[in-house]
Amino acid sequence: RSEARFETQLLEDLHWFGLNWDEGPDKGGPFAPYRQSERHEIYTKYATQLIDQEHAYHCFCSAEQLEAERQEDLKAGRQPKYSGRCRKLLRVEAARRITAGESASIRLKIKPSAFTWHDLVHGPTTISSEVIGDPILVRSDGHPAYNYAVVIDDHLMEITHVIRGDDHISNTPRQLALYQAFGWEPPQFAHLSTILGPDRTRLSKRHGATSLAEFRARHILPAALRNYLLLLGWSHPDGKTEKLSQQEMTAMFSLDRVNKSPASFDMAKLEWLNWEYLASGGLDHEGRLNVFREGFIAYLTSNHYLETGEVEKVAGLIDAMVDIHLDSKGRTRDEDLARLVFDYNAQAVAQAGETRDVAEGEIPRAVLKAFIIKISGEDSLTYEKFRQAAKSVQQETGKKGRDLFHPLRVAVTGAVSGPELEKLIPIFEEGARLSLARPIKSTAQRLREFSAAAGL
RNA sequence: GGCGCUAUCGUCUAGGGGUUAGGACGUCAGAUUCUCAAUCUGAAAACCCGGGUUCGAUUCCCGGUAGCGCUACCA
Repeated sequence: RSEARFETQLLEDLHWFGLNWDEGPDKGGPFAPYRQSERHEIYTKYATQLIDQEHAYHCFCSAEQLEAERQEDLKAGRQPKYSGRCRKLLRVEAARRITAGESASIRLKIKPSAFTWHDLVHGPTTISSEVIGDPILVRSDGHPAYNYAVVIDDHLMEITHVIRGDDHISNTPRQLALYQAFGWEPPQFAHLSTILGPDRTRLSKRHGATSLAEFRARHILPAALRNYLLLLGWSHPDGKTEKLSQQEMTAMFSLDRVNKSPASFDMAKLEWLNWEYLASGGLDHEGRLNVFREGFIAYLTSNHYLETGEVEKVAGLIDAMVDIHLDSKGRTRDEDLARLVFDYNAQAVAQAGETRDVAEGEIPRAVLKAFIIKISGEDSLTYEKFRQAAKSVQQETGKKGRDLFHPLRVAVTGAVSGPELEKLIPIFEEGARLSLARPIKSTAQRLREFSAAAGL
């Protein structure tokens, strides 16, 4: 790639993903240089050789001319391909025009024949030369074309297997033709099916996560992503195993179990796998917290729940909240968690449709009244004490289970559902003890406010 | 338009001339829980269509259809 920062990013993403290489632009190696831009002379040298051997020739056709011919072919219902006009040019004539300052591209002569190779996933594959025009090897600006550069590089770097997307199937004959022209042994080819989006069109930016950096930002673990991608087109010989360790993957994988049909990307399954890895992928509790902590802190500060300076102070609280997120396998979202802890509005709770009946219903009111008396003196509540108070309210009122806890949940959290109160109450209590720019209300405080709002 | 690739539950897939067509995600139901999740148990859910070959095709062959790709002085 042209810009250094793109290269750095690319390399870094690949490393994050867990892909390692023995040689490359960042490590050097026996076949350096590894950047296309630094291999110019090599490409030029081989192109000259090809011209000398009359396998290639200079082409002076203009882009407009080419485009016009293409349109003509299209209109006539023919496969559009280069006519081969400049093939007939005498070499001396071509040389004269170049010295005269005309720019020319270099094209390979395609001989009429069929190109056949044994594709490692598709099996025997044949493409007739009739559908391919003489491909450009070197563009008129001197840059090598993809189909040319890869052949030179792959051969010189002693590549044995070319494993790539099946959108390259139609490039393969052009490359094979080049190997033939050079008299080089071609590598083995394996063409993998395309990954499609959920709508079965080719995966692209608008489908969301398509770059490694994006998966990383979404907290996808590299190991989970590797495993998921492996499953897109390959299956374990037993037909059942889906979770594989790195060692199993490398040991079990073989190209002959790769299937040919295009697969559509299923984020839900990736997420499931990711949680499997999060739960049992060798990460300890601290490691799991680490995956989400940073993102959660960023959410809290950017939405002004916390000031940047306060983060240190509330570290324990944050971990407790991230823990809830973890416990529910991510179903408790950042925004819900933040709202639950930081935004409590008794007035709204007493009036909102879903929660109003708690403020108005006879049974909930009785339960809450009794409960508030029990804990009103408690400055620092523990879940234990909360539980005890609930128990004695149960004895007094005879209400239990849902009748007892639903009003408490609503009055305390302001929501009809959410994480266990056992997890939430310690957060409220600890939060209330800290003095924050945006204070967290204690359980007792919440109940007092609710009591006032509901006129208990 | 031409050429090519592909076709099993909604999705990823296993399988293969005779099977109750297997697994996983998701979905739904039940259990559990103060609730929602999580968890556990269970259920529904598929061989693209037409012809041929065959005693028998979802499986093999041909055709169609659909999806995707290529059709560049992009990679």
